[in-house]
Parts: sequence; structure tokens; C-alpha cells
Amino acid sequence: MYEQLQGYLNSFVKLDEDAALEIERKFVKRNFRKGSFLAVEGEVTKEAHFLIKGCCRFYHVKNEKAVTHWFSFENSFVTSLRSFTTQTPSVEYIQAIENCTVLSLKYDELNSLYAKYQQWERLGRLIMEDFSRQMLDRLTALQTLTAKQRYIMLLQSEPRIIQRIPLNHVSSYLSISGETLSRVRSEIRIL
Amino acid sequence: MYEQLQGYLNSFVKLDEDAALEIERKFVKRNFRKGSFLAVEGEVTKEAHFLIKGCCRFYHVKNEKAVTHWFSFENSFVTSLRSFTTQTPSVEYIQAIENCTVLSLKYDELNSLYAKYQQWERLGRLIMEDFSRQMLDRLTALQTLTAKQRYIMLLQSEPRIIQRIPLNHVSSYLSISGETLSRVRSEIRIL
DNA sequence: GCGATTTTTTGACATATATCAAAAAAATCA
DNA sequence: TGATTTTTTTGATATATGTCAAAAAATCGC
Repeated sequence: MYEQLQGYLNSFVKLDEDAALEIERKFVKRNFRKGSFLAVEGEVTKEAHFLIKGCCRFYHVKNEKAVTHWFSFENSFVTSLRSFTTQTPSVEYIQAIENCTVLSLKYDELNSLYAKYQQWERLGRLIMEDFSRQMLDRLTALQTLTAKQRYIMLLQSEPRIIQRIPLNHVSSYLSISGETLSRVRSEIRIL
Repeated sequence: MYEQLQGYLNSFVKLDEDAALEIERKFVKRNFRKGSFLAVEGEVTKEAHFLIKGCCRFYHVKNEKAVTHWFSFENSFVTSLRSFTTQTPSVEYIQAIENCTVLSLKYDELNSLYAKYQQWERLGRLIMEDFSRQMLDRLTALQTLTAKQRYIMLLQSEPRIIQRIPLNHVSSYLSISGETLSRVRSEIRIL
């Protein structure tokens, strides 16, 4: 369990022993039942969670409708970024799509790691750089591809999303109505 | 000139004297003529530029068409993020929309700052966090607003873009055809 | 300053995608 | 397992926005 997190972190920075020891000291194991929330609109998100098992859906409510904007799977951090990094009320919800096991880290604990270890600071920077690149790709896809192309691209680049997430959430994520996505899928089936 | 950069960096981290001294040592002043390129598709971006004066347009070419995905103005860093951070060929162009004055920092120099000063590492992290939050906002706007709403929102949140950037670039940035944006504007004029 | 580009506007028409409604299928759970 | 809820599919129709074309306006280069 901790090895899994360790492996993830190591892909960014090879942690020295003292810095690595903090992993077991600061992260605590937790479970979230399918359907439960890791972040709620209006509440300050006090923890970041490393997803050991399961997957989550990020969404916000706009005109009484849920708009999904992200999914997270095993081996990634889950938190309401703006809320957590600025300690302000969240504008989004994060919901467990499957039963989830996570390793949770409190905001203050993370900051003490940042303060104490240059390597943790670097880890934070590299993870944010990585996240930014992912966001840029997603933006490009939304900006340049048709509904069908976006679905096909997702099928290729993130098959887990299509395999494990209900279609209505996927359609929202792709900014396509459920009906249109259903039609797109049947077209592709025929091909 | 250096004070301007210093002020920007200070808004993220109050640099100690030794770390602050590096600013004048590592950043070099350069000018880019209107129309010239700060990054080109296919070339590895070797520098990040802090924009002292002027503005830039980020775009990539898709089906022989330019798709604008970002603008930068005074007091922000300009670089092809993926290319610079991973030192791989850029997929995008960055073009000066006005004559620009920048302070440029080489990739290797930045990394030596990261290695030597925990404060610079933190600076990098905080700037990336800030960037990520901006990207998230942009994604939300593209996902939830109509063409007209996106334009109005831009008018309010980033009037500089509308004041200083040719309309065809703005429309591309908003994922609206030039014709539709023109119509949206005339509608708003009347109101 | 003036001709030549480039950008913006306007109009007619095309189309991708949304919406509404209802049936079919799948998932949930008591 | 069967009943109930949720999700997905299918059909008919509506609409926002794109495309093509040409005029009007603005900008650029010499």
C-alpha cells in the first residue's frame, strides 16, 4: 500500500531515506464507499488523497446540472485543487465512483513537508507540472475535436474511463449530451 | 525591469537575499518584434521568458488552421510548457502580438536554481499551482458556457484580451468562429 | 498618404449537436 | 428474485453555431 505511493513518488523524485520515511508517518489510510464524497461544494478541502484503489469523479453543479470535469484512478492524487491549495471553500464535488482506498495527507502536514524537505517541494512542483500538461491536453482536445473525435480519442488515451465510468458521466466530461454520445457509440460499433 | 520580475516573484515567495540576487545573474533582457516567435513547433523550447512589456499568443496548427489556446501579458511567464519542462519538441507556436520586452531564463539555469535554492523550488511549485488553477477555470468556462457567455465572461475577467488582441485570435481562443463572435459583439453593443 | 492586405461584418444556408419524449436495458436493493 | 430506480438507446424536432461568399472597415507597408 505504502509501496504503491512510494513507487508513484519515486517516478518523480528519488527520495532520500529521511524524506521517504515521512510517507508512512504522514499519510493515513482511509476508505470511501462508492457514492460518498471526498470533497463537497462550499467546504474547505483539508486533505489530498492518493488513490490506491478505486476511482473518483470531479464535478460541479451549474444550473441545477452536474458537469463532470475530471476522473481520477489508481496512482494519482485526488483533491479539489483550488480549495486545497488556497484553503478556500470548494466549488466542486469529488465523489467515489467505486469503493476507494486512499492514503490521505492533511494540508498542514503537506506544508510541513514542503518546509522541511527540498525533495518534497520538488515533488510538489513536478506533480503540478505534470498535472498542468494533462490539463493542456484536455483543453486542446475540447478546442479542436468534434464530439465523435473526442470520444474516440478518449477511447484510445484513457480506456479506463469508458470501461469503469457510467456513460452519462463520460458524456458530461466530454461536453456531449448523453443522447449524442449514445449515437456516437452505435456508429462506432458498426464500423 | 528587474524590480518588476522581483515584485512578481515576491508575490509568491519572499526571497532571501542570496536567492534574490540570482535574478539579475540568470535572467537576461531580450526583445521580440511584433510577429516574431518565442517558440516554434518542432523545436525544443530552451528558455522561459518573463514578460516585462507586450503580449503573446499561443497557438497550434490543426488541419492547416491556427487554433489559439492562450494569451500572456505583462507580468507572467511565457514558455511552451510541455516542451520546456520535458525538453521535447514543441507542439505549439508562441508569437509576439506586440513588440515584447522579456527577461529570459535558460532551462539549465532554472534547474540549477531549483537544485541550489529551496525557495526557487517553491517558487516553481507555486507558479505551477497558480497556472493549474487558471487552466481549470478556462476548462470550466469552455465546458459550461455558450459562445456568447464565454465572450461576456472574457470581457469581464480579461478585458486586456479584447482590447489588445485581434478579434480572429480571440474567437479562436474562445472556440467560436470569427463570424459568430462578430455577431455576438453586435448583439451586445445594442444592449 | 494610398494602394494592398488583412480583419471584421453581414447575409444565406448547412449541420452538428442539444432537447424533449418514451421505450428498452441495466443496475440496485430490499 | 422481482420490483424499483437509474441508465442507455432511439426517434422527432429545435437551435446554436459553423461555413461559404462578398462587402465594408481597418491596418500595413512603402
